[in-house]
Amino acid sequence: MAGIQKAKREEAARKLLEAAVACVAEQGIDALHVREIARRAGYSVGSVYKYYADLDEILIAVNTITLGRIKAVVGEAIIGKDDPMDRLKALARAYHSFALENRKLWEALFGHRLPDDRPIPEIHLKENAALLAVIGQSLLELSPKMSAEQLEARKRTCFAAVHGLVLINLENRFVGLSGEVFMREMDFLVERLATATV
Amino acid sequence: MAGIQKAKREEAARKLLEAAVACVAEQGIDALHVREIARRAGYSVGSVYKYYADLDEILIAVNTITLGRIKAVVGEAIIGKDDPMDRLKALARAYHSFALENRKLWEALFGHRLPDDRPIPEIHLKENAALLAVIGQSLLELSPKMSAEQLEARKRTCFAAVHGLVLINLENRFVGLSGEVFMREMDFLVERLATATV
DNA sequence: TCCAAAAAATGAACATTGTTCACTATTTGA
DNA sequence: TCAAATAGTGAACAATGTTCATTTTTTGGA
Repeated sequence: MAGIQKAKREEAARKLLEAAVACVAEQGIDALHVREIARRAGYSVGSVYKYYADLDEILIAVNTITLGRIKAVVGEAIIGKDDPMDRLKALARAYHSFALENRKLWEALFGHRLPDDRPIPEIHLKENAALLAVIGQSLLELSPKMSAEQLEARKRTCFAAVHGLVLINLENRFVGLSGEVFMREMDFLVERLATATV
Repeated sequence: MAGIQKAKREEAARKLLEAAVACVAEQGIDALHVREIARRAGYSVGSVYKYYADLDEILIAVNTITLGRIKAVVGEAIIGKDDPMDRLKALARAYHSFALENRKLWEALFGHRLPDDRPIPEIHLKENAALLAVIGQSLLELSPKMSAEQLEARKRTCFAAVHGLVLINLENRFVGLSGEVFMREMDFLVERLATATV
């Protein structure tokens, strides 16, 4: 009969995390409460703390899932695209689409403020680096002579700029402008940043 | 003897707001508590609510002050600069400097999540538009033939991209790269976005 | 099969915090 | 001088994160 405990542990951790993801996706980061997670998952308040140290840790787990989804979406977006500029534009569009379609989860990912003494989790840094690597690959094809240090900086610049556009767009600060215009601006941004100097 | 009440009202509102600004500047948005504000300003908890409807309203007032400071800093940065490209680079640098030197206040400005049903305050939209106008001015000098609609979109793009760089830089995601390299990237970004198509 | 130790699960209790409100103190204008 | 208006208070309440003593379930060996 051995194995029940292990199964219970895994099921509880999974159910609690799923409940947390649902909370955030539906109502946003500020509506993520321990009692609501416990209720949705069918456990008591105390049980939550047997699996996660605190709410921050739960949110980190939620954000890890979101990062994974972004990675998947972004990976699919560049499949079969030979031209590096096309790939970069597709990356930006996929990133923007994900943010639009998973607004609350995306906001939670970038809006979660950890205490000053708490470092950004290793896994998040790793996923972030993977995304930068995909960008770097295309950039290097476009500018083969670029130094390693330049490339490191440039891929961060490209990511940050696109991220900024998506962020401001989500906050409705592009108000009055159609989605079509926004898309053109994204393409313009990518093209300008990624084109090699002649 | 009439006038004591008015003076008291103004003093209380000012002291409470100053206390709130200090709280945020020192410890960040998550450390902004009604009891702490009241204590610092020398009032009771209840008094806070005679001047501000809730914490959100206090934070909006704090952010209004921050926006004013950004406007001032940015305004000074372009004084005496004739070349529009120089002005845009100076704008970006000033924006970045302010964020670095007023980290917690800057984070509070862009990290404050209002409830979904609460609109962004009018004054913030107005200040934001003023900042965009300054950008638009220089952009138009560089590309006089740009249409009004294009200009509207493009100034948002420029702001958003610079904002993204500053944001990612503040989150230490440019880790390993010197401040010098970052500055060069900012200049590169502005130059690429603002240069007119030949 | 039975049972004591280990693990899982519970929910009451506590501390913190935003918010309200009945009450007291001060100011006003006549 | 005084009643109404305004300013100010702090106890009380509700919501929420977190802890922990207690109960229930599972385990592995006698």
